[in-house]
Amino acid sequence: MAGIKYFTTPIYYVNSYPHLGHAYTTLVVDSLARYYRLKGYEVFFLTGTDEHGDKIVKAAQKVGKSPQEFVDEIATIFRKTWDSLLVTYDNFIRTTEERHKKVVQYILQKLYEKGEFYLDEYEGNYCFGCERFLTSKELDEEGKCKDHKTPPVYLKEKNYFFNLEKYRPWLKELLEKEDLIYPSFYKEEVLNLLEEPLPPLCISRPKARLSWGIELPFDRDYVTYVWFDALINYLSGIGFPENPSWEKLWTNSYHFIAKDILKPHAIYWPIMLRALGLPPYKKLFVHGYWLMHKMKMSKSLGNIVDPLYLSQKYGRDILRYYLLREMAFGYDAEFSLENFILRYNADLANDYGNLIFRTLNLVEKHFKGVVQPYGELRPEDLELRAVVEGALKKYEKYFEALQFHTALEELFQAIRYANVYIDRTAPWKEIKEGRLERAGTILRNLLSAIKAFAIALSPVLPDSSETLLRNLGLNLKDLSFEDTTNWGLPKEGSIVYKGSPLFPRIEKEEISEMKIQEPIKEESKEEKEVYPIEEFRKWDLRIGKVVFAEKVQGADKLLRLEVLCPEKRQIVSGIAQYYKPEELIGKEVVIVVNLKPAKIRGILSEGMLLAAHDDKGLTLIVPEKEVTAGAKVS
RNA sequence: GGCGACGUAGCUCAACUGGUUAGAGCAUGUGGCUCAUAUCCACAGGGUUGGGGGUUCGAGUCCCUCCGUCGCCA
Repeated sequence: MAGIKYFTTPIYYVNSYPHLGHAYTTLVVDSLARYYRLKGYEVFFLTGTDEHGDKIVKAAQKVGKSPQEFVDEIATIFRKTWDSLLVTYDNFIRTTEERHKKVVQYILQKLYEKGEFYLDEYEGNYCFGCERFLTSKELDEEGKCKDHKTPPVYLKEKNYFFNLEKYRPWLKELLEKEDLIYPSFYKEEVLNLLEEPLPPLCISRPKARLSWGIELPFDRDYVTYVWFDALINYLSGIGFPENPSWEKLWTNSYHFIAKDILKPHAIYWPIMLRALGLPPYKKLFVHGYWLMHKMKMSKSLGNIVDPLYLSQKYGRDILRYYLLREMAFGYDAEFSLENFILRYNADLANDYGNLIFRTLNLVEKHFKGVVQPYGELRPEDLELRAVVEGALKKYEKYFEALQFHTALEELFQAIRYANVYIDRTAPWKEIKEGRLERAGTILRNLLSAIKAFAIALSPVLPDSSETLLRNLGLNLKDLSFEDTTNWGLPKEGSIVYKGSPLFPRIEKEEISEMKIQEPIKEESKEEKEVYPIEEFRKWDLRIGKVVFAEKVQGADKLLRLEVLCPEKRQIVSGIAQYYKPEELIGKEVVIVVNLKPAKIRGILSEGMLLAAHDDKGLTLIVPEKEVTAGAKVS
């Protein structure tokens, strides 16, 4: 056994569907997991979903589902997305599972007994979007939450707090002396935060306000804060504390996150572990964002940047390759569909795919697919091997340093060199001139180089590598990274198949179609949001009979109406330019009755008339036949 | 306002602790090959490394300053 690697993605919050950012983290981890398995490591790969909190309850309500129904549904979507992207997670943990809740409660109880928590009354501005109290600095000029643009609610309540400040000196020292966080500029960011005292972390929420969470074992009136719950998945997912194997995994733990959740992972989590008496994780790897300048994320474009859409349209490996090749781990990167296609065509279709196809084609056509024996090896043959082996060394070095884009580039240099080799040795020419042994040697050498590429790239291109190796008469399952440099494979006398092109080119017409689509869609960026019918049902619309109407003094647009629906209401409406008061009396109109009453020109308006307007003017919406005043409109 | 990152060819990025004429890939142009997915190979053009100043025998790399983009904190 070469060693143990325990890799985690964050558990994804199920208030939204999987997007490119989720896919990137997950695919990076999957590629690493596959890579280390190939190298003979014992790998444990954990992913999952974070399912508690107020936002989930709200999102579920919005679509008229119970929280449990809702989270079941989205968790399934996440799992299916990863399955279809060939993600080889070893365990999928959900925070609503019993096995997770038990561990959270165990940890809460333990920390409580150690006296880490204290009860305190707190009052302040609570933002439901953030699910926490905000400081005055976190509010904008209008007193709204800067993130959510909504006014906070003033709350006063008792809660349990965790004194983080106590651990600040320890954490600072730890981060300074150990390279826990990579890339290091994120470490600097955290150290910067640790210059200031840490406010206590509120770890509870009163059930009276929020019940969708894990109950505190020492106080049944509370549930725990989602972050406190969520971070623990990294332990509950490996069977802590009951399954003894948790410890060997934990001491080899590598967390992967996007930069937005740096703080909980770099501050709360190590402190929680310390308080528990556990060592910190081994490393925290932080990556940047995928930006979409040319196509902002919008619902209409959602399908294009939807990881599933991309993989289904172009192949399961393509997205993996693109994401790893294009982003320098740690930094932000630009995603564009055009670039995606260019990258695919240049690297996978033209260089790699074509190399494979032209080689296999020659073997199939002239040697009936039979792998030939090596004849005498010439300097150029050995040169190819040297180039491939050199590239593999660099590939390993960069891959293990998470520099995937450089690693892939290094390997592709060897792939390009193989194209140079086939051109220079021109096996088709040797065949024509009857030197079959020489041609056989060249092709065998090439087949072996291709096998090396297929194995080395299998963590990134699992699907096509498997197919390719099968066509070479091999099986990925029986191979390890060391076989990349076994020039005896594929074996003499075995049969290879060219099959159909592994990476068919995406034609130019298709690319220009996309280019046309992008700007058009961009212009319609004011995408109308869609809502479920429950949202509409919130509005109480009624038929109202106008019994009185008069102009509002001093306002040339306003009329004051009295309407029966069936009780009498006063409504101020801006329709004076289109209707005379006397025209309106006796008319039946549509009224929104549960609108918050407002004073207009000092007159109370208890509702609103519905009207249609275009550039010609305005017309009231009226029932086609006479109906009872107060009849519901739906 | 404080801390930090970034700014290198049209695009995406390299260049270890400062060391010879700043490199790749894509895109562009020209030529070649024909086994191949109109693919591949060769060659070429293209950069006062954001501006300015400084240290040094020598700076993309270090220092100062200004400009621009972004992040975290306030």
